[in-house]
Amino acid sequence: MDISEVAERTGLPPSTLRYYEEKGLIVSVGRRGLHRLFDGSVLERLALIALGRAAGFSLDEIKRMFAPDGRPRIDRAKLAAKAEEVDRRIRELGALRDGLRHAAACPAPSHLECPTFRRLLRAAAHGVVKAPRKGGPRAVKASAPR
Amino acid sequence: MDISEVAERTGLPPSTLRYYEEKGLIVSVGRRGLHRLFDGSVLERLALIALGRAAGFSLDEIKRMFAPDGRPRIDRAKLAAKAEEVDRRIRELGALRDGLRHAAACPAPSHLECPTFRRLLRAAAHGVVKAPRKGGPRAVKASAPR
DNA sequence: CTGCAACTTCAAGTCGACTTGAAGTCAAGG
DNA sequence: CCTTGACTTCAAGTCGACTTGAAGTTGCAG
Repeated sequence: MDISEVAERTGLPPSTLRYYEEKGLIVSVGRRGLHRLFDGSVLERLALIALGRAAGFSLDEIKRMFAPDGRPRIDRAKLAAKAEEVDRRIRELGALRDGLRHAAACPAPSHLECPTFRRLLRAAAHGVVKAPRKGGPRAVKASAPR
Repeated sequence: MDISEVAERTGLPPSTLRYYEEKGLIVSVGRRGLHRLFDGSVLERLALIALGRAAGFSLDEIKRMFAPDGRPRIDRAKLAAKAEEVDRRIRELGALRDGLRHAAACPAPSHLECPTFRRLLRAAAHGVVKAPRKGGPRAVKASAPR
């Protein structure tokens, strides 16, 4: 498989694949001339990477989840911890969604006069606005699948 | 109130407050010498901004939610749309959490041999569960809305 | 009146995950 | 053989929300 086939089958642009290789997240099995060659296993690897990203791991963290030989060494405790983290996030977002819905439907003339909105406001003001960089789900620019 | 008092009462560093003023998100009521002076209303304004950030709006979007006179003009349709967006994300994260939990508890010798994990992997590969977007919703203290 | 912590401005730097552009190489179809 | 378009490398740019640093000013305790 050349890079464009991998790109096509994963929806990732070639630039991302080169970037991932440069970072050591994937490996090419060789070259045909200058052109990289990949084998099928890279697809599974990329699926694992996609999963890690979805779970909120950084590329560096994901990299550490692969043994030097390329086999995934996924720590069950780490998965459980991430599941808990995701669960906490779900509950936060649930509160946020409910607040937004109420505010959207609220009949008060101004949101500032709506008690529910004011409560939401207070929660936000005191809410933990932690840097997304730290422990939380990572931000990623959503690139359109091709 | 000088900038450090606002900083103290909101938990935001002075640099952020200056940045917000520069962006036109907040206004100072005057100066004492060079030093900015704020009045109490800035606290409510900053709470609104915090809420907007928590809901996943960008600073530019938030800015547009204030009328030139400073009063919030919150678009109910926009709130409802954001609520839907948050809700969708919640459902994605729910699937992710369940998958992670299963994988953490799965007795298969390797995750790659676990059917549930493989299913999760496929979902991630096809973008069913996506990595959180840049500027996505931030954490807010969860509390039961009423 | 003096010292200095705390403020000020402005430019530039940071962070992660990529993308883009320039310039060069090359495999394969005609 | 020649063209061409897909590949290559490497450096630099992008995005958002700030932070940091340098250099200068100032309110106020002592």
